[in-house]
Amino acid sequence: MMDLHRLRLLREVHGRGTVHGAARALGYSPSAISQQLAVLERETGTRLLERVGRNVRLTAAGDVLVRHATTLLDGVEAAEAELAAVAAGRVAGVVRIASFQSAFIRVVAPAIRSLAATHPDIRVEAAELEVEQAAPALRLQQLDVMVGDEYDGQPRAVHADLHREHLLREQIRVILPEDHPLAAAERVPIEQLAELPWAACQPGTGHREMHVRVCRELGGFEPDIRYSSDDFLILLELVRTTGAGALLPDLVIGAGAPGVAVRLPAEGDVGRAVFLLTRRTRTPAVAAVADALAAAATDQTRS
Amino acid sequence: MMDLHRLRLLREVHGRGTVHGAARALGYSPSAISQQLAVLERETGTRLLERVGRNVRLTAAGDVLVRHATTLLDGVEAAEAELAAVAAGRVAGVVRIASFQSAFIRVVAPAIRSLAATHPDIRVEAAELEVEQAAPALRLQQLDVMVGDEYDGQPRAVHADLHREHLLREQIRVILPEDHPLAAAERVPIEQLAELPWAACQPGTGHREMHVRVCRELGGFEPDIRYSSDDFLILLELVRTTGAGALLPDLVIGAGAPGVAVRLPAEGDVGRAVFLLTRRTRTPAVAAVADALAAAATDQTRS
DNA sequence: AGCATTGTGAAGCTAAGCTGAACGGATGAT
DNA sequence: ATCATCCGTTCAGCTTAGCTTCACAATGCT
Repeated sequence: MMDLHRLRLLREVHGRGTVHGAARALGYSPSAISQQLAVLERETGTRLLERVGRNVRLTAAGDVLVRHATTLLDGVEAAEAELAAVAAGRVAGVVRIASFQSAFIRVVAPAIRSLAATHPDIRVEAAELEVEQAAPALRLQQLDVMVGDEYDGQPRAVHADLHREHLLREQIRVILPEDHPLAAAERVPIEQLAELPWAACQPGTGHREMHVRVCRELGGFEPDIRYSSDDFLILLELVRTTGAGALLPDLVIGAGAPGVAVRLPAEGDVGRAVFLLTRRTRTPAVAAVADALAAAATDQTRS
Repeated sequence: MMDLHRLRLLREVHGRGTVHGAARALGYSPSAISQQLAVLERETGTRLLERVGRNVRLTAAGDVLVRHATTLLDGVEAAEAELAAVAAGRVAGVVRIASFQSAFIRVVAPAIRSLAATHPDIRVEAAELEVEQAAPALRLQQLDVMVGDEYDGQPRAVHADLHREHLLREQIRVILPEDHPLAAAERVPIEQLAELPWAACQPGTGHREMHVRVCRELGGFEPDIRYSSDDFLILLELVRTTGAGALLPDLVIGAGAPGVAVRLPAEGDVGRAVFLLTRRTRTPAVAAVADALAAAATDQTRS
């Protein structure tokens, strides 16, 4: 197995351009460097350096090795940093979160904010990603936490090897233009919205299926879905400007949506569950992030 | 700096559960393991093991270190593998590509296929990603190659530190329902399509801007964009089923699109350039991937 | 209680890895 | 052209990291 120390020497020689420079920088004699690199070449069975004039230059193979060396040495540094933090009684590490849009804004972002205060040594990386793509990424360690959604009556695939935790449940609301006749009502009977054009997500998404199902079951009509986008904020904007209606979960609305009427359906109880997925063995950092997400979720349901 | 060898011992002790087991597995005496781990604890100033009964167990800090150790040791293995391949005269390494949808299907996928034959030691990872997000990812080494698009008259941001290479230029075509009166014509005058409903990408995208501009400049009308999706294949489907029109680049059509008419606009010359971005210093593997992409692109323009 | 087994420490030995001096090759000034 | 100089490499010699062997305390099984 290659020795990191030798790789460090190689990288230094690459960086300084000369063996003498590397020796001076690292506090060794040039001879030591030269000998160690000779050993490295013997071990790998590859020429890593070639003399050019009275200096040395890396070969293609040496270049490859230096590139790996830097990532490895960076990794060691990260390990030392995290270890030091953990030893000092703090929780540290890198945690990668994936989430769908509305939870990203209402749950993940607040959680990141609070984590910055409570766990400054946790580095959170977050990205928007679909639930279906998340399970393999979790298993491959490319991802640590997934925040997913599940509409009532449309259960997601079960992953026995992953840990699932309920975050919150939210109601689906009817979003109407402010000037719609039913906008004044406390609760809106779905069956009276048969003539309304709708904005919903693309076909094949959970939201689209939910939308169609609600209109059929509670309204007894086939919805005229005229505008489609997977971006909930665009859907909201479409209601405001085009006069279409939409069925959106609480999280999308957040504190309130100006220019539209947000109402509960008169009958039925349609909702969406938001949950998180992690691997079964959680590092302390992942556990802390999961806790922060749970706290942010309950905060969200209170307000 | 921590020594990888000691980390390997720690990982082995973690895996086997006992010092004796690790010693047997690695061909050392138990005493050697014990001493090395004692050194590791002294170096890091942290207790990594604690005795439980007559065995040892990792502390929380030890756990952290083992997790890093495995990634580091895997990294060393990857380095050795790539070095061996390079030393044998082959080009190797991991190359991450990002691309927008149509180039993904028509250019990236064929390139991956040909690379599998010509450079079996290059591991290609590919993802769909927007051009705007790609430049920072390239700089952070999270990405190696970006395939982007640029509509005529809408130049992308210039990145002086990144290398840009032209791949191909394609024409924008008018896509009409088969039963449209103008579907029979060789070339379609845009100004006669003022009454047609359109399908185009979401507002704010390059395609949407191109669409509006073409309708204004060549047609003299404001398009009635009734359907919007950023997925070109959905746009194509919308033309087939809803009777709307669309303006789509060649790559989307590919070999041909059944059920719709593909025509050139009668006047004007509207196109889209497809290019790739890499960092200025290319590894041999990245260069090989870039070449394969260029070859796939010219293949695509021929057919 | 007796015994096997585990982890740890002390003594001693081998070899890895350092220094310093000597050497061959390339460069640039005279 | 010649010589001083600088570079990388090699060799001899020394220090010490790291291994083994042996001894010992602690634990759990019978």
